[in-house]
Amino acid sequence: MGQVSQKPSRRPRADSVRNRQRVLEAATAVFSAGGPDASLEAVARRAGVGIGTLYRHFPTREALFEAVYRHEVDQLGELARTLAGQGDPVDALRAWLHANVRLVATKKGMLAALALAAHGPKELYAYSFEHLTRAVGLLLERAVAAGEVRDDITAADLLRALVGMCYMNDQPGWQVNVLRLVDVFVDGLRVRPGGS
Amino acid sequence: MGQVSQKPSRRPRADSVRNRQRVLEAATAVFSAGGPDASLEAVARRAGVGIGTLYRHFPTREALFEAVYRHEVDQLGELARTLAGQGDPVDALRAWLHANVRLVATKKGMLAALALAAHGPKELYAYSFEHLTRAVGLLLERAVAAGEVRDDITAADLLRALVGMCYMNDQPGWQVNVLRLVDVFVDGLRVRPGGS
DNA sequence: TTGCAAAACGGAGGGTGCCTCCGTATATAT
DNA sequence: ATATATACGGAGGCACCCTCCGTTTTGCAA
Repeated sequence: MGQVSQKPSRRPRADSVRNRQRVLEAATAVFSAGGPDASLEAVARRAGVGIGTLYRHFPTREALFEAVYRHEVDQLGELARTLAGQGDPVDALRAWLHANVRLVATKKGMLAALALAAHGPKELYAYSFEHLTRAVGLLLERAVAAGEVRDDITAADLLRALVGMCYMNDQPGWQVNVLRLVDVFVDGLRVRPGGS
Repeated sequence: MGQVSQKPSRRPRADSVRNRQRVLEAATAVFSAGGPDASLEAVARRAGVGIGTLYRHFPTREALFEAVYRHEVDQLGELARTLAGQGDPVDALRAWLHANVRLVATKKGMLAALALAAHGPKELYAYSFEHLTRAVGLLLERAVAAGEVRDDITAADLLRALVGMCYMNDQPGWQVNVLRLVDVFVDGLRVRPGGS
């Protein structure tokens, strides 16, 4: 992960760079609108490139997805790091989960990507899933360490529960519902004096 | 919903009945193995009928799904009715949710069907979703009436949360994890003396 | 500049699945 | 036995997936 590209080989071709960018933008638009099953040929058309070009840059549908959503994922990671440094642990955890729900509202495609991540044996979603797991992990561990939250739930479990709850909601106004469900869940997470 | 078919028209043809049955069995097998995206032509092949025959009996993929899983859904409905008559309300609710997880373990296809139910604007999954919602509703309302559970979560929300949590788990041993998550959720559902 | 090889382009093509349509076959009723 | 309602099956048109390869463009060296 250190040195990347100082080999005195050739400079990457300008058209290649440009086309890659175009495809990426087109994919963002098309996936946002049509979900993860959208036609790759539609993406190519919209980008104004041949289907072959699309496939050369992104050999699989998954590769394209990952490229599109990597940015969002990074953002969530940063948010977690910020939140981990301040305020009540449980509040911070809840805040991150809420932010996640909100982000899903605008970028529904990522959801699908994550759903697939949990499903298929494809390793390609590893990046997103790992990063997000690490992100919640940060917050979760702090809350556990503070003795405010039970310790038998893993970060991955928590993330899956979150995504699952989002995934199943499509009705108008679903955000409110999901946020409520998240609150219920966080309540359930709390260690409580008299609990079983 | 009363009289169904006493019109003195013709008796249904024997081959038609037989083929319908065959397609249904084939579909059960194929969907179980290959998920909800399995090829309908594969179903037809396995059933030993033409693709046209399949489509005549089940005009859409969804119709076929519904037929396949109606039975499972009915079973869960009955279980809810049984549980509603006995024991602690919260325990009953938890028991039903657990049973659901267990059933999902054997019939993963239903999961996918329900996931689609929440997603697409297709009304065809209404049956499953409505029935199950009614089923949890039974238990949830009883628990709310007993003052043991908060009253701002709907049966549909609860069901979606449940299915979502299942949906996102595919790893070996996922059942244990999901059951734990369900427990956390039910804990969170509880009305508690000092909570916010 | 010019020339040339590496790199990228694009789309034809072979495969598969979806669903419709309609000529043919068959079961039921008279 | 015949008529006719009913069901059958698969060909056909369309869309998508992905690969392969002849053509075009580009960067670099002379």
